[in-house]
Amino acid sequence: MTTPESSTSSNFIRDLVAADRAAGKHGGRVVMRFPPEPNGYLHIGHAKSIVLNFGIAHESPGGVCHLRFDDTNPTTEDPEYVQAIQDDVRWLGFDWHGKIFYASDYFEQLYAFAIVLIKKGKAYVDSLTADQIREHRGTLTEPGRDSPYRTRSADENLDLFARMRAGKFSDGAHVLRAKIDMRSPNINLRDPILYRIRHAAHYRTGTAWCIYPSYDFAHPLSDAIEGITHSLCTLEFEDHRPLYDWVVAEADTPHRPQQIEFARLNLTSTVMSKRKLLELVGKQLVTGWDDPRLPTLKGLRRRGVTPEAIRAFCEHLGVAKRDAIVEMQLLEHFIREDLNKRSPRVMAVLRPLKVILDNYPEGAAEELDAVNNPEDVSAGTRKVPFSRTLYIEQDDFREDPPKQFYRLAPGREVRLRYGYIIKCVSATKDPRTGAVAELHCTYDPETRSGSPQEQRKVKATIHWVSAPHAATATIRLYHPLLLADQSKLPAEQDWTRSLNPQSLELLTGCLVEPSLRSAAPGSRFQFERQGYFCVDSDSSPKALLFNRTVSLKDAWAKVEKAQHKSQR
RNA sequence: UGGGGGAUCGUCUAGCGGUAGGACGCCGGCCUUUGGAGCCGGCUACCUAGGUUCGAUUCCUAGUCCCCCAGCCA
Repeated sequence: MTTPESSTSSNFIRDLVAADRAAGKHGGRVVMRFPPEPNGYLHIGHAKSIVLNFGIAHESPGGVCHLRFDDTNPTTEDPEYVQAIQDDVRWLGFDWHGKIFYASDYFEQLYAFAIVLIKKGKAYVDSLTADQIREHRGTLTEPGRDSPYRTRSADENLDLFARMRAGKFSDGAHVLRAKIDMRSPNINLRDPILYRIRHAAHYRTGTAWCIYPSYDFAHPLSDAIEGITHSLCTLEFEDHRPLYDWVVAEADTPHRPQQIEFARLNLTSTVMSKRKLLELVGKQLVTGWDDPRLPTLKGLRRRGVTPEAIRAFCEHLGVAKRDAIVEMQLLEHFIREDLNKRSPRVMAVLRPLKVILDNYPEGAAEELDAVNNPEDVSAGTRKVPFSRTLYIEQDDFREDPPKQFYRLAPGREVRLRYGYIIKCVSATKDPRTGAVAELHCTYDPETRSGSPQEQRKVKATIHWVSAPHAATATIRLYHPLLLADQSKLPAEQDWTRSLNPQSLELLTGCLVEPSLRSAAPGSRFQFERQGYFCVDSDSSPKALLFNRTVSLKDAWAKVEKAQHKSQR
C-alpha cells in the first residue's frame, strides 16, 4: 500500500513493531490502541499519538487499532468528551471499525484480578489516611516504610475489599495497594494504590461501583484483556513500566502487552497541557474549546486547518525519546502546503482604501475573468465585477514609498489583478486626522488582462474589489496565544500573564468580492496576497465572518523588517 | 547527593564501525499579472574528556547538561 515515495519515515517504534511481527511475536499480530481519558478535548499532541497508533496498525498487515476510553475516574469524566473525542478522531481521518472499548467495561474483570492478587498475597487493604500514606512513602532519596496494615491476612483483605465494594466505607477510609517494595528506589513500586473508594456516579456505570481502579492497575490489564501488542505512551510513564509489567505478570494474564514510550509533542507559542487548556476555557480567556487560537483539534478545525495538513505534520515530526519543542512555523508550513493546492483564490480587502478611476466612465461596469486556482486548472475561472470606484489595501499605497516598495505611490503604476494598470494621480487626506482618505487614479484601457496589448510590465500587482459590488465582512486574524518572549516572566508568576493580549484581532468593514456572498460555513479560500481564510461556523450571508487560518509568506514584510533594523 | 530517561545544524529528525543526510527556518538568485506558489544555490550540527579500533556520531569509561518520578490524576 505504501509506495516508496509516500512511505512514512521510519522510527524506532515502527521498526520495533515490524521486527516483532517478522519474528512472529504475539503470533504476528499487531494490535495498537489510542486510550484517551474522556476528561477534555483532543489537541494536536493527541494527533501525534493517533497518527502513530492508527498509522502503525494500518501499515501492518492485519493490524488494528482500538479506540479505548480510559474512564476509571468518575469525578473527571463526561460523555460530552466521549462524543467529542470520537468526532475528532473521525475528523482526523481514522476509523476504529465499529467497536469502541471502555476501561469501565472491565470493572468486573478488574475486580476479579484484584481478588487474585489478594489471594496470592500480592495486594492488601491499607487503612492509613492519605496523609499517612504519603508520609510512609518516603521521598526521592529516603526509602518508604511499611504500613502497619501491610501484614493483614488474605482473608481479612478479601473481607475488607468486598465491603469496600459493597459501599460499607466512606471515601478515603481504605485503599487496595499492591504489595511490592516500600524501599524500592522507584517510587512507583512502593506499594502503589490499585483501588480507591469514590462514592461518585460514573457516566457509564452509574452507581454500580463505589470503588474504582487506578490507572496503574487498569491500564496494563485493559491492554492485556484486549490483546494489545504494543502499548504506546509518553515518556513520563517510563518509571511505570516495571509496575505495568508487574501487574500483568502477577495477574497472570494469557496475553502480555509491551509498553513503549516516546516523547510527547510540544509546540512553541501555545499551550498544550490539559490544565492550562481547561483554565483558558473555564476563565473564558478564550471563547471555548473550539476557539481557533487553541491547538485543540476543534480549534484547528474551526480555524480552517485541514486534517490532511495535521496528518502530514505528524508524519513528518518523527518519533523519538528526546524532549523536543517543535516550532509553530513547521505546522504552518504543512497547513500552507495543503491549502495552496486546494484553495480557490479570491480577492478581499481587509483594510480598505478608496480608489477613484477618474478616466473610467461613471456608472459603467464590466466583468473580468479571474483564475480560480493557478495550482489546479480544473478549478476554472470566474467573473469579477470592475467599476470606476474600487477599494485597495491601505498597505498597498505609500505617500512616501520606501526603497524596494513596488506598490502604489503618487505618480506610480501598479497592475490590478485580472484588470488594468492604474496610475496614482493624487491622494486626498482627511483634514482632521491627516490620514490618506482616497486616491485618484487613471487607468490604461489598453492593459486589460488578456488583451493583445497587455505586454506592459509593472513592478507589482495588487488585489482590489469594486466598491458598488463588494460584500462587507468581518474577519478575525489570529496571533500567537503566548507572548513571544517568555523568558522575561518570573517562573512562579501566574502563567496566564504570559498570554498575548492581542491574540485575536477583529477586522470589521472588510470588503470581499461578491462571489463570497454565498460561501458556506467551513469553506476555505485563499485571499490573494494575504493568506488562507475559512468561513466561520457563525457566518451567514447577511453577516459574513471569516477566520484567517494562516497568512501567506510575506517577502515584503521581511524586507521592511530588515530596513527597520538597519535604520536603528 | 535515590531511581528512570535523553543529548546530532537555530528547530525537528535520519544514522546502527567506513565521506554526517532530509525537512522547517534563514540568506542569495531565477521566475512570476499573488513580494504567493515553483525552481536553483548557499548557511549552520555529532555535549566534554579519555579509551578500543586502520577508522568512532555510532562501542567502552568518566564527566557535564537537560527532562521525568514523592496524586487515593491519567
